[in-house]
Amino acid sequence: MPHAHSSSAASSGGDDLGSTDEIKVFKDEGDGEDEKRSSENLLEEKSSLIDWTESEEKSGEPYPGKLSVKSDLSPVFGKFEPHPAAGFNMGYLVAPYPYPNGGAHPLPVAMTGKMGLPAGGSLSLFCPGGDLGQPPPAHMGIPPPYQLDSKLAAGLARTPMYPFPGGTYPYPMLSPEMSQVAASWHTPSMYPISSAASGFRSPYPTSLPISSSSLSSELYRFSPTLGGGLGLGLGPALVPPPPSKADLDSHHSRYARSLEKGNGGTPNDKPSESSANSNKEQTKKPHIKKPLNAFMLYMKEMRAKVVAECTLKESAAINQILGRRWHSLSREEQAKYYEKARQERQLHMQLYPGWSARDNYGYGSKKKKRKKDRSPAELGGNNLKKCRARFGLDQQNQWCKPCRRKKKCMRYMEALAAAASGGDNLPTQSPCSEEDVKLEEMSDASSDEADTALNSASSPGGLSALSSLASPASEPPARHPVGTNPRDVNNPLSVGQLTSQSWPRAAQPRPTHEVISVS
DNA sequence: GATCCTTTGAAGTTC
DNA sequence: GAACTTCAAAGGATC
Repeated sequence: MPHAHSSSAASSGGDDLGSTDEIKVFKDEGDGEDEKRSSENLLEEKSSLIDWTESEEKSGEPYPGKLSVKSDLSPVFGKFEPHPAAGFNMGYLVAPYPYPNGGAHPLPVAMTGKMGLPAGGSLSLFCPGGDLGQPPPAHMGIPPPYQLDSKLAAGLARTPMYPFPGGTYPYPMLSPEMSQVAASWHTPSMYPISSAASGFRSPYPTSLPISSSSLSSELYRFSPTLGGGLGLGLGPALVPPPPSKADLDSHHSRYARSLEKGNGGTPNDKPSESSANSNKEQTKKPHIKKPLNAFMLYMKEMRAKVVAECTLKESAAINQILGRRWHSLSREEQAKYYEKARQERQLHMQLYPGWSARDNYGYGSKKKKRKKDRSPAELGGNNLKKCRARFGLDQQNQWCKPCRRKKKCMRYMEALAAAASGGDNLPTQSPCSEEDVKLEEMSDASSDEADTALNSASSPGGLSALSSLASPASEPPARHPVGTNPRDVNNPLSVGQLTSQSWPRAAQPRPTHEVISVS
């Protein structure tokens, strides 16, 4: 718990408070003990805040043991500058990741055993990183805090935080001035909320006189102002590393391009009735992109690293690797990204109260038109039933993984594919490092145990962990991106060639040349 | 130039 | 409420 952390930091010299970031906070609070203590302390802290807020408003006294938040409101743009109120801020914002079972989950146990297995054979590695040697995730199967059942979450510190109904700010006890301060707590030092927007009632954030050179690249993510000169405000900047100029320019130009298509309207403009029918006009609408989810943030951060390690550039292959690595992250590490994503969403909501993901549906006209699944009625057959209907609720261990994960039913899709073409469905695997290969082997070998273990779980991390590794039997891709097509022996970027061990299916012919160097 | 590929997660729509 | 769809990032491949 941040505040607990800050307290201890303060008592131990407090140096690290100045460099407090979410990672630190989360990592420090990883154990259940801390979480328990944190929850208690948070409640305590919150009552203290209320007490202090009330008394401070009368007397002007600073919050005991803390720096005066009021007196240090200097806005900081473009960098993650530790705020004196960081501890307090984080105490409210960054509650420990409330894993109701303290992180213990049967799957990781099983997987741990697998992880201990020696890697089979030597590898020609193009990813020397070895950053996946850590223990398997203890969080798999545990949903992010905002997805927890309210009963489970009851009493946990995060519970009262959000959602903020109607976009109202969750500090009703604070004066308007303090609400503004509190807003800065939520978006550490990065997103000054204008007075007009302090209550998040303002339809658009106020334009701020900030030079682009001082802005984090992430500020451009939702920023029509900076991109298109529409004068509409700032976007989030939640991924700390300060951008290089090239990065900045890249983001700037990207959003500029996005908005150059615009017609000069406000980012909150909804497509009018008349324009809805015109793709051309629709693409001219200013495009406010969706806030990034946790995995997207992770990908954005880690992509360059994987690219460097693996000498792969093809995003589909990189994403497969990142997907596996994502599941190998510790819960604290994932929690960091969930928290960032939550902040992104929150800020996005603040900046564009009227925006809805629906607004972006169909953006870019006819793109993303995918093959429609043929209806079961079209193909018929009992084997086309989805697992739920096929096996019933009491036999969930028979369900395919996607069904347990509430995605498309794999068996259903397999049946569809078989009915449609009868072709085999090879997965597109592209392990990169030895650890990636291990992860793959682990997931394969432990799938049965994991399946059982996962029956009682329902988290984006847990179920998807294996389902994402499973063969994408649904709809064999019509083509394989470079580096991912296991059949493409001529593909220099095929990971099958890059890592001879990574050839996952014995039935498939292996490339005649085992390893080639790609540089 | 538009779309696909590939991943996870959020949020939308459909039934 | 379950199931399904779309979009967010990325950049090479493909049409």
